[in-house]
Amino acid sequence: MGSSRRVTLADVAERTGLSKTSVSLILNNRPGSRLSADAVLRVQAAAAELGYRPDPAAQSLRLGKTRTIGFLSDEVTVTRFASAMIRGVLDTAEQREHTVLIAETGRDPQKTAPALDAMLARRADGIIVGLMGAKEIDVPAIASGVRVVLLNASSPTGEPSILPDEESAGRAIARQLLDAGHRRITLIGDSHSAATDPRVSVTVGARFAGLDAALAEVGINFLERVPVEPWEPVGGYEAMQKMLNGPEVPTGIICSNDRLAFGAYQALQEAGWRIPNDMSVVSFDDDEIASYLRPGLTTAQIPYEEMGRHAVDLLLGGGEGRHLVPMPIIIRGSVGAPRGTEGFTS
Amino acid sequence: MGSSRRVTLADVAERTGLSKTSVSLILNNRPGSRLSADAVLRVQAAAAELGYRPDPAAQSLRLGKTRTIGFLSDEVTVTRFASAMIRGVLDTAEQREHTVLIAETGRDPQKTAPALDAMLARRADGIIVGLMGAKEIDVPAIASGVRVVLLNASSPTGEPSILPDEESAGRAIARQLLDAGHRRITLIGDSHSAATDPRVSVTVGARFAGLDAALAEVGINFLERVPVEPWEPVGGYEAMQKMLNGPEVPTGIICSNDRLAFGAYQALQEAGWRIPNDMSVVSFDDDEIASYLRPGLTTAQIPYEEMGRHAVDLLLGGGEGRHLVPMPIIIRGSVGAPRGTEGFTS
DNA sequence: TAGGGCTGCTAAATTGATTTAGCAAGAAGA
DNA sequence: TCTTCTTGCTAAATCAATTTAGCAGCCCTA
Repeated sequence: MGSSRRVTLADVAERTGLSKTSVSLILNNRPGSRLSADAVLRVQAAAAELGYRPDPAAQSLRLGKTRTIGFLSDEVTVTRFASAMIRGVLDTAEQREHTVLIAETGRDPQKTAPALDAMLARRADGIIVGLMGAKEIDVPAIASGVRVVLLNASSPTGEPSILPDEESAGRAIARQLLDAGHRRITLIGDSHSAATDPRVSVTVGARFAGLDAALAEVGINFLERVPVEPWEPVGGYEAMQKMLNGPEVPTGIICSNDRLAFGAYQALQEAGWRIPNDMSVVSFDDDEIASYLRPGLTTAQIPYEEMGRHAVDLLLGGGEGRHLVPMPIIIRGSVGAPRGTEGFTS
Repeated sequence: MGSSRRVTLADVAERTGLSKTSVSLILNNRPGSRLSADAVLRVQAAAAELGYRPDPAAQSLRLGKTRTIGFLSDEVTVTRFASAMIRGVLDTAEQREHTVLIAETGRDPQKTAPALDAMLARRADGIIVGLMGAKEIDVPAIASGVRVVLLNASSPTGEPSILPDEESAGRAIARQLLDAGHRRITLIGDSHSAATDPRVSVTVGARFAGLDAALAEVGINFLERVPVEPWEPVGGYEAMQKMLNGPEVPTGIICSNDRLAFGAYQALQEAGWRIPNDMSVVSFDDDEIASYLRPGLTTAQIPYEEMGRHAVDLLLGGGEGRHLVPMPIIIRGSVGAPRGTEGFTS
């Protein structure tokens, strides 16, 4: 008993009276190697009995493949946000019998190169670069020789990438309000830089474009577009508060993310407004808090887990270009008919 | 140009005109190997110039060490909760030049054994088993031969473990209210099973014991202990609502976690109570939402990142027994003087 | 001037799996 | 009867590192 030495191919060979070659051939069932049915059975039995598992180090050395993929992120691991991205990556990698090395650069882009370097030193077969917020980034040139896939990111050098389909989501979210009869709609969380500079965001532009397109289809524009920076609860709170005291009070608002919506809820509740009776709210992200709010927040989910899965498939399976992953609309209780039109039907 | 072959020890040897042996000796600067100063310099220069990096697969094979640690968790990766735990693990592992393999079992304890097995198959040098909520678990016997450290968990078999110091935190949190003058205090989120059954929680008992001890020091007991199951916002909301309409309304409440406190906030705000003027609230966890609430929630932080760091140090550095990590008290704006005693000083 | 010790370096074994090249024995064909 | 296939199997090379054992040369000494 106790922990004896690892079981090696040689042990299985000895136990069966065959050579290492034969055992290897059988366990990997190479076509063309004509071993007797009897030998096959004996080897399989012995391997199972001894609990033989090939040493991955030895395999890597011989085959030049590590069956390892590197996942490099800015701060995905840390945030409540996108740990789902990791889950997707991990899960799919496991299905494809790969191991995932995880490293983080934090907010500092300077750390990207050394982190990539470390993964290269570990001989990763491929690398996924994932970001918390979809941005355009530069992939350091050291990464030549390995395949790189961008997750929630894009690059001027055109590496294959996975992004959420924000334009469709924008349309769908706007339609939540429009279909309920709203025509006086305000956007909380406008951002010129995010909408136009891919270095700030590659997706927000599409998100806004989708919203605008849906409004245009029914011939309206936003009542107002309130810029907020950054998209945190306190900003949503202040924007909402000001709006309620302003001249143009909408019947529905679209928040650029759930944290802004969270702040807007606080301001509405303090002012005694009821959601969705007095005001409808929709949003983007499907952050954890969206389900805690009362009433629950209707929002367009960023499908982090799905995106993570796709990234692994793209990395290992091959393929180029941008891949858009659909964003599900999570319908909760924050949308109602506009005030004063209780009997409205679309 | 392009990706030429990997640089190996043999390349460095050839470039310097020395043998692989000498190069290896120099790069690992073995004591006792008396290579000339000139040779040392040449080798170092050549290695740097060629960008030589030892192949980890070859090293693992030869040395029998993979410099890899496995991190197996129930659902840490996924939750907003404890991804900080991973960050701590990752960061410390990197400092110690180790790679981390991450795997998840989900809620299903049946998956633990196969997941451990997969890590063993990859020849991890050691394994950390981390849980989202601190519980007692069984470590499958397969894990013999590798060192296992429990993170936010303990086991009947006495593996070394890292846990938060909940008793001290319980005392400190209670004192937040006591020192502000509160004597009518209610607990939201009592749980008999969590307090007494280590399979449900190993820490909640200590947390409650700390609270009780602090109250006892000033000669009081809880006004009421409201059981809630599970500890989610809706439970806190309902408990608070009922309490406000009940006979025994406290001046301060202690919630067993931040999500309960979140629900309690919602009920208080709906009822028109002001925090901290009309009611003080303290809690445990320091979930992300604790900082979003208005006013910010005073809470005892579970130091996930610190715990992750300690786990790696414990795994790699050796040591036995339970290690308690202090829980910082995060003071925000949810505690004030009890209603009607504005001038009170302790 | 042979023996001992030191200095500077290296050949070869080792780690575990895969793979190439090919051996021996029997069957089939000429 | 000899050649040519097939069948069933294996020896040895290979991957890139580390490490053991030890080889020359030179100096010093008795």
